[in-house]
Amino acid sequence: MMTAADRGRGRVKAPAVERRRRARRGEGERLRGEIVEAASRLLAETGDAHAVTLRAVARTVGVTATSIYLHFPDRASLVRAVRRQCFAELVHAMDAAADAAGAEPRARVRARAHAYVRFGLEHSGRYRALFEPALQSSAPVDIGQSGVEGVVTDVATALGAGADETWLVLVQFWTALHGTVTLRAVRPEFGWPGVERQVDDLVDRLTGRGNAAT
Amino acid sequence: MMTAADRGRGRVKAPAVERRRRARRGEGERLRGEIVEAASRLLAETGDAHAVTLRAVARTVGVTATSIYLHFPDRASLVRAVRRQCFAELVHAMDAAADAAGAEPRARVRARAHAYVRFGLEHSGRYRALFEPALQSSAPVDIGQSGVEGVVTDVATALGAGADETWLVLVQFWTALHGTVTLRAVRPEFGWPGVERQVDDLVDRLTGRGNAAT
DNA sequence: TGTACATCAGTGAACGCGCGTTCACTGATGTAC
DNA sequence: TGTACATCAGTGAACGCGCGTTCACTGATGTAC
Repeated sequence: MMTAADRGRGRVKAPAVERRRRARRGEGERLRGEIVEAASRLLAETGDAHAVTLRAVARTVGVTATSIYLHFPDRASLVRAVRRQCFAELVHAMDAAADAAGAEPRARVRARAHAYVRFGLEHSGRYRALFEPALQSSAPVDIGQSGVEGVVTDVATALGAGADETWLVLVQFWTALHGTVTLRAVRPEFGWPGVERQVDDLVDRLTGRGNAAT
Repeated sequence: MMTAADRGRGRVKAPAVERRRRARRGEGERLRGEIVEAASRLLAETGDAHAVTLRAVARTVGVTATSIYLHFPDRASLVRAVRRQCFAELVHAMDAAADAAGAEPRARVRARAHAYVRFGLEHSGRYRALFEPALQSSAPVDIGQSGVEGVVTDVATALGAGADETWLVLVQFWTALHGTVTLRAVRPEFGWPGVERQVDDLVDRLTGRGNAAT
């Protein structure tokens, strides 16, 4: 049953879930994982960070809202945990793709780019959680530090350029890929070219068509 | 006074505003404009689409929440009106910049790109409203049709290429500029290069450094 | 020139909702003796 | 082998909040006569 508020704010009633079975003694930590996973799923399904409310998460897990306080001091901490996990998944997807692509640096960069966009489009709710301004309050997940190292190396090698230009190209990559993911998610009806083609074209234009460090 | 809910959802109490003077007879339409403007300002100040509630808008205008129903059938309609206005402003900013840049097509494209990013960064709340997924429900504002014509012409002329490549490059532009605006807004602490430099570099790489249709 | 009245431009109280958070509690499960 | 008991893993009711929306109303202002 939709209420007026539901219609107005786009809330969705979480599906009723049978009550979760209490964890065995000593396995209390299991609930923590289930909470994070449920929050992540809510994010994926609704695509809306505001949908991750303690009560919605609790409903999804099949537990009382108060139980969440057994593992997180407040809502912000839960959200932070979810974002940390999403970020780790994204970085992992990129690194795995690069490794699967072999040693040739442009191929690695290309693989990373495709992996980034694929992750973003396939898990658009989770991706959004990473860059949703409404979730940025208190301790942003630092994509700046840990996740970027591998990419920097690959781009630097592929370009064979100085640190300055490498950084510029890397920023161009990131912004373009981020734009690709977010715009396509929000304007699916626009006449987009194929993603693969767009990303390949981007890699060509940004790394220079033939100047790979061969 | 912050309540628990305030802390949790990031709500901000709108500043108390003295009661608005009732419009003269026949000037009832003026309230409509004030409502849209207040909503737009709320968006700009909070950067959060969820902050545009009927009650917050009413508080900002200095009027009762019910008064909004004199001009909009529901919240969704108000939000749509705001987005329409934001979009018009963005398109206007780009067109004006292009015209100020003269007739040379690459210069026009460059001017458009800078204008897009400048608008997005200066009015980040308003810009977000255009592409906020939470606001996409029911009748998206069509950036696809009206706003794109001028850009298409300029890019086509600058490239001197076929429709297919023109479209591809245009998409690359849009996604990259959108990414620039949104990522910088959300990660201001990242080590970004200067915006001007990044946009110029982008234009160079996407239009080809020297193959302007001279 | 005066006045009744329709209309315009709103107000104010109330509804039921979901929310984050607090508080006192409960019942199963291991463990010490 | 049996049992008291501490602890773990939660529950359930309540709080005050802001929200969208509905409803009946009010008071100033023009206009017809």
